[in-house]
Amino acid sequence: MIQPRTLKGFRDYLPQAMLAREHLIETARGVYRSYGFAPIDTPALEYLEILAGKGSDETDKQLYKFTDAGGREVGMRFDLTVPLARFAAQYAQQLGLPFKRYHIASVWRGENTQRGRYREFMQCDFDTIGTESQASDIETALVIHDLLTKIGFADAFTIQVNHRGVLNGLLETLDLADQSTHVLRAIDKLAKIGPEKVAAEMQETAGASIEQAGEVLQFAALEGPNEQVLEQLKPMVAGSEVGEAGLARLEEVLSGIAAAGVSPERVKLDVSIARGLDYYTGMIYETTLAQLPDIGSVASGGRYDNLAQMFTKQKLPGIGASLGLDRLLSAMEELGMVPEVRTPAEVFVPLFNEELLGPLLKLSNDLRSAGLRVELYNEPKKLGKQLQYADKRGHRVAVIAGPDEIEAGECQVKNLADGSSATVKLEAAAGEIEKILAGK
RNA sequence: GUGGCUGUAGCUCAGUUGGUUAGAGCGUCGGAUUGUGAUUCCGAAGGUCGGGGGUUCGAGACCCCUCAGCCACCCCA
Repeated sequence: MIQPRTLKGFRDYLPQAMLAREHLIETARGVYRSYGFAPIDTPALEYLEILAGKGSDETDKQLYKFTDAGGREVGMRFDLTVPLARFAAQYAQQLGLPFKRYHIASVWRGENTQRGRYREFMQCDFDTIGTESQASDIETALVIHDLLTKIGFADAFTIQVNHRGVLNGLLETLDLADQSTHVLRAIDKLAKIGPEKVAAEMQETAGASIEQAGEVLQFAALEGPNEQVLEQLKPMVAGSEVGEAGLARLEEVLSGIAAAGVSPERVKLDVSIARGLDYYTGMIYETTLAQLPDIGSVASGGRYDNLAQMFTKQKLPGIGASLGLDRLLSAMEELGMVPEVRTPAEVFVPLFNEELLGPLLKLSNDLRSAGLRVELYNEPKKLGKQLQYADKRGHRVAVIAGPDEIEAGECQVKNLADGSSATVKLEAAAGEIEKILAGK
């Protein structure tokens, strides 16, 4: 016998997990579409040269690669951004710009596993490419805002925004511009490891002096209402072209988000967020949950100057972000937001005996025609057993129709949550069920 | 990739200084005069003690290797 098992970092999803997962994905899809983002898909496998050398050395190490039967060097995609770059370079002419797309798909990274970190996981990206407009910057935040709201976090999250130009402007004035990657990476850890360690890291990896590190930390510590922070930033980046431009854009974006009707409490200018990725050049976004700030960002992204420079001479600026599906799911699990349901069908129809199979198939189909999801039990077991099954699965309503009811053209509609039931004409069953599902 | 912790039934865990036939709760399945679950009672099935090797008269307990999970670093979703 072969032992049934899955590879390290790869997972199976049971119905309960998968229902929650699909619900999240459908919500994300709905939000993306509501802004006009169109779906695309790309192959899981790409020529190795497309994927290799795109991220850091780190991503190269994590890349799953092999030689296929035709002798081609191929790799499995490790994110959705590189495939998008290739895709955009290849189809920019026929797509037209700006191009807004979403892409929900699995990616693979051969890195060491940890809680919430797997070798196969799903990304839910949305990007707008071919424009540097403030509108696209603002919309990115609005999409994130809608995502979290629709998923059920209402007012319990904060979108932190920042602008790489402001960070780089400061580094310019401090004469640390050529070390920006190291400095930003260090700043990104501020919340996690504290100012002393960040200062030490900056001195070590970026060769910053104690004074420079101090200035950076002082900058990163800026706090308060958005307007106030903006004011304080002005003198700090004065004289730096990128710094001033970044600050201006930040101001525009914040007021745009407010103009869209988003509560100002949801969006916070936080100069300490940097995002690890080198390729961000403009606005950057992170999202944390009020109840679980420690799990980190559940939706993040930013603007990049030139997405597809590896693949085309055409300049394709863009902005995008991604929903951290797995992280969000584990957060929701922790917060008890994942219902204990193992069936997608709200209605359960027990099978009394084989003689009634015909009428019950008909009844089930009529209910489906009325827009309900109905499971007809497949074996004529004892009613108690069948109801037990329905209860375990999380069906909400049972429609019980035995010989007596069928004879009278009736059925019993039973609310499985409280045990109450009502006997109604078969034609009225759907309406009765709707009443229960509506919660009254 | 580096370092640390862990691995006993489907799940959560007990298993005394190594000592005979490895236990519980939950879950699963079956039953309690065959039409009512979530809240009863009874019963049953289910374990290569992650896998392999070693030490020992004897290993679930000790040692080595390996696989997997968790945590930290790294990086990131």
